[in-house]
Amino acid sequence: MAESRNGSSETARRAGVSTDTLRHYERKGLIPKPARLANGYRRYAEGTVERVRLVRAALAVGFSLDELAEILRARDGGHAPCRRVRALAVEKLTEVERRLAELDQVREQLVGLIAAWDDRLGETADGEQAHLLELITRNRRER
Amino acid sequence: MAESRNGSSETARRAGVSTDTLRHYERKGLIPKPARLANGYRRYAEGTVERVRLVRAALAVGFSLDELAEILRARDGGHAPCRRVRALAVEKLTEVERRLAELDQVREQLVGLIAAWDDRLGETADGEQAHLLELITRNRRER
DNA sequence: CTTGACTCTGGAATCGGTTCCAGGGTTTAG
DNA sequence: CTAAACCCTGGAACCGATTCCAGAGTCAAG
Repeated sequence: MAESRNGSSETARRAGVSTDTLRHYERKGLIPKPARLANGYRRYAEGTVERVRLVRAALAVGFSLDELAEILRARDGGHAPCRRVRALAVEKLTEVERRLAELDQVREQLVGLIAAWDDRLGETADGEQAHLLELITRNRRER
Repeated sequence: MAESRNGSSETARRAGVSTDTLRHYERKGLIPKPARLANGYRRYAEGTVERVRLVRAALAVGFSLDELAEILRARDGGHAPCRRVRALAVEKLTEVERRLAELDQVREQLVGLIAAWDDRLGETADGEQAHLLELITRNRRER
């Protein structure tokens, strides 16, 4: 157990992912191929945990595994894909803002809808059909 | 062409979906099974276009096809699933608000990141590695 | 020697809504 | 007769990140 410092379980645990995910990132070329012990077990390089965290953080802001693979490969090859990274980030930002606006529309719609439904439910006898769903399309046309 | 009023193409066009989607909704039980002409072609009932629009609108606010199928089947069977619909809508709203907050975090992160990157890019010689991506994790820890 | 906890492999499954596919009819116009 | 434009079927592919799987090896503790 003392030797498992950089084994699969330990590395996964420290990076906050599953061993499957670790293997997946390896297959995709996102983390350097780990060295192998005599028995074939992986022994991850020191920086791997940090690298995985980097990937997770980048994923969280919208980068895809493929994009990251490209960037990280370039960098590990000595290149400086910084400007490309920046361009991608701007893309992500635009996309995030678009979805933010979209989602806010949805929120407003839901809030209005629920209020309208409550009005109508008050006036509807138990077991009767209030046809709440129809209000969705009506609400829709208005905006 | 005069007889195609309620055919697949025409209905799809009026509802703003593809004929494939129409068939898909039929398979899922979201729209009533259309009548068939002598040659086996579908002839959709009058309310189908409106029904499809209802489904699209509900999808847009976060309902799933399966949920809608359940609701619509219940309703077509004479039941009044309104309270269930309302409960689901509240669920959707909660979820939307959660993702809205999340996405806003992401937006702020990206904005700050891009600004930080621009600072750093100014100081970095061409072709050199500015290691922009690392800033993601750093930014992350701060919040 | 056995049990239990690790590890290995590569390919497949998952989520959901939509689209695509092949192989085959039908209808209308020219 | 033929081309073009419809329509039919059910099952598979797609997107992307993650997880799951079976079958097999490794290893330390009891």
